[in-house]
Amino acid sequence: MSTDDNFFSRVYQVVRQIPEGRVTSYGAIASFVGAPGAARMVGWALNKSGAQEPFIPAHRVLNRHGALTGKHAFPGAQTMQQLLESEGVKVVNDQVVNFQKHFWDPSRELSYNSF
DNA sequence: CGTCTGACGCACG
DNA sequence: GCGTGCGCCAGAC
Repeated sequence: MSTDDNFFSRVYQVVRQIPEGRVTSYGAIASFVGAPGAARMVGWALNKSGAQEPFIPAHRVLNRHGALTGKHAFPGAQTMQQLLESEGVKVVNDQVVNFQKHFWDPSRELSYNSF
């Protein structure tokens, strides 16, 4: 991978690789892109991802508890939940049910061959 | 340039 | 398992 890419660019690339019906965590992405502990930056980058093209499935990125911490960044209060449920991910009380079951670990399922 | 804030995560008690 | 404190990096003021 090229260190030429910005931290945000790497985050966007990883998030785009998240399969439909799967979810991951900010920390997992942060660690994968080479900034362990900088999970806040991931969330912050995703907040700005709304203007990015193509569309970035930011709703598939949750905190380590599987909670929809970023739902307030979407147009509607229930938009993020609806998007997830639309993909087969059940959400109750702003939290993904069977989070570990839907968890998608980039370092385990994503290869660097794409970069 | 100092300080606060933030879609987080971990250590500690 | 829960509350508190700190670190993380970038941007806003």
